[in-house]
Amino acid sequence: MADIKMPTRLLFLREEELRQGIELLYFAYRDFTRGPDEILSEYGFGRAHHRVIYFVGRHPGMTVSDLLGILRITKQSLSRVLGQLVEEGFIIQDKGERDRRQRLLTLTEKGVELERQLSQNQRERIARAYRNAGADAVEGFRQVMLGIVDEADRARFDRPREPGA
Amino acid sequence: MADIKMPTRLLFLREEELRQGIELLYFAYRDFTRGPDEILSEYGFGRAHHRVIYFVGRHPGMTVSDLLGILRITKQSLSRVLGQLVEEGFIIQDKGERDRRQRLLTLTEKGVELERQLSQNQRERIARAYRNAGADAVEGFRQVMLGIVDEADRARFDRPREPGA
DNA sequence: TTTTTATGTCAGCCATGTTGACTCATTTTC
DNA sequence: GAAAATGAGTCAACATGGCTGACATAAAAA
Repeated sequence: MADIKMPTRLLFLREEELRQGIELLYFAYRDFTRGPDEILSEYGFGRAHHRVIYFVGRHPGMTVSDLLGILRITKQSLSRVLGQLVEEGFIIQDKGERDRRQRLLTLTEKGVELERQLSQNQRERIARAYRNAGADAVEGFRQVMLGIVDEADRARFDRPREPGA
Repeated sequence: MADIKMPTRLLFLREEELRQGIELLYFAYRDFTRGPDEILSEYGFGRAHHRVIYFVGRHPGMTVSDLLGILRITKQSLSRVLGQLVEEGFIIQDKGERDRRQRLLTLTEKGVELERQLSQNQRERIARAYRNAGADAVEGFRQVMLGIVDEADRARFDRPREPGA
């Protein structure tokens, strides 16, 4: 449908624009993860541990299924890293009250501290990019990124409300 | 510096905004890579092969060093996947004319076809997101993403010029 | 001529994904 | 109340793709 009477130079621009989009995602992600990776290696942890710590910090009391749904990995893969994090005292598991089969996950103080250390690096990087680009650009960024995310997960990004507002 | 007389609710909004930024990157990247991953597995390839095919397609005749610089992995890691791609006829290596130590990398026809198949999925995803968000949003997306990328690599995203313009 | 550079190679390690099979406790359904 | 479904965990084996270290070769640069 895009090739109905479109001059070659416009096709070229479009192709180039889309490829730059692909590469922005690749380079941004590559650079975005390097900071935390370095910190993690001091603890003998990897990126998988970071993801677990991040999302448990973000959703205290979440279940193992919730976490599996976000990470989209198998429970066997998760269990390895989660087990280590529990073992080493970064996360605690409590039986659910409503459903006692569930294991509700929460960061310990130690876990909270590591989480902050890890995400601080990323928050700073994002903050700098937002500040330099300006509010309108940030809104555009949000919209495009939301469009790239699978429809099923977009609801996670509903507008935040002020606490008590 | 951000904590000079800033009301709690604004701090909360800022924190929430930054965390959403972190998560947009995580979810977008996760979903962006799944399509190609499925195609690749039919060939017995992985994401690493995709990256090599992509960048060689993007920069025909690039050297091994160039590629290592982009991927930021060791030559031993690269050699595994690159070797397979050469072996199976997706990439050819030619000695450099100016410097005969170099191996200049180019996609074969077969390689070009696989590259298109792989990136088509991603181009479509980006195109849809761009279309739905609109031109201004795309510009904002570009600016923010560029701010996230390490300064050293931003020059890769200089504005494209029309061929022959 | 010596040194440096671009590339390749062998060997082994680690992190993190996968599948498949099975257990256990608890909740839900009939 | 018995049977089925669900949430979670475990063991074993395997694949991918990072890593380090040591060494080899050809060509360019000093």
